[in-house]
Amino acid sequence: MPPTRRNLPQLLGDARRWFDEGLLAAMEAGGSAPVSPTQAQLFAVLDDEGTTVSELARRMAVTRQTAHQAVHGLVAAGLLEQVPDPASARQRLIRRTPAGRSAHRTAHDVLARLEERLAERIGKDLADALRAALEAPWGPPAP
Amino acid sequence: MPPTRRNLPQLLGDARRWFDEGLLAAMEAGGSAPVSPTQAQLFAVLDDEGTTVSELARRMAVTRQTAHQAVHGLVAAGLLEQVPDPASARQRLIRRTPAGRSAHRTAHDVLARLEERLAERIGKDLADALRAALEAPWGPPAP
DNA sequence: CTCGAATGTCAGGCTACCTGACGTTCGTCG
DNA sequence: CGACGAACGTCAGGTAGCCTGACATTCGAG
Repeated sequence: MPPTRRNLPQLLGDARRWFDEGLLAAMEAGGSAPVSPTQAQLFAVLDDEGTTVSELARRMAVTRQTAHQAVHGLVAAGLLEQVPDPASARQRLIRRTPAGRSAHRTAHDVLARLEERLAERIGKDLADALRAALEAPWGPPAP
Repeated sequence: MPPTRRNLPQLLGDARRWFDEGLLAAMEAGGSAPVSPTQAQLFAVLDDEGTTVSELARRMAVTRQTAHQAVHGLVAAGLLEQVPDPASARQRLIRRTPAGRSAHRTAHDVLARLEERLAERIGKDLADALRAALEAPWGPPAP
């Protein structure tokens, strides 16, 4: 009798943590600067020409403050830089430094490898289904 | 051209948050004490006869401290109580109060409804696949 | 030229984890 | 029986990720 099916939110959290740890460990093992999934995501939504914090926030679907914070960490790590936007004094463009580009690629690769390992473990079909399910729009939780 | 596929950890986090918010909102709307998914999970692994903090930690696969913390919140909310274990003075049993039982049921139902709504939205097959994928053992992230 | 809107930022808060460090209580073993 | 290690509960403090609130600066449109 399986009386206590683990609840979905918990399972999701566990899965997230699995990726988190894997990414951090692999980056660290590879000598790269530690980058969190959130930061990797930030990299991923970054334009090559540079993007403002507000725009990043929109693309990541978080608040400006949250994006700002993520950017801050990467800037401190020397992976991003903020340059004044020539077009407007009230905004600054966020850009990758050379080290940032390298870290970005590494993080991206590691994430891809983790996803692969997942596919090996649970089967490609299931892994694909997982992604598909997660990519579906969630909508408001309480209609 | 979809240049920037969102990374899995991010998607997992979003999904988790969707449930989080749904649960909290529904509980609050229903007048119940606010219960987080973690706390709901705690309820779920709780024996009717009472369980020690350490045992809860094992079942939830977190540290004693984390479990302690979750218990603490629920105790403060009046949903759990700690009673001295007659069998041993160094441990205390954690038990649901009447209010705790009620909150537990409510939380459980809400979670089930959310999962249903998810199934409606993305299709039952996908929802089942999601659960299956998440329930598979994850193993160490960095082998 | 004034005002509302957008931008970036600081401050503070919350949840869910974690490690470290105690003091207490037992079980066991010499 | 008495000492010792192991388990338990707890306090303290730390991290990541997200949030709201508040503010000063800068634009753009009226």
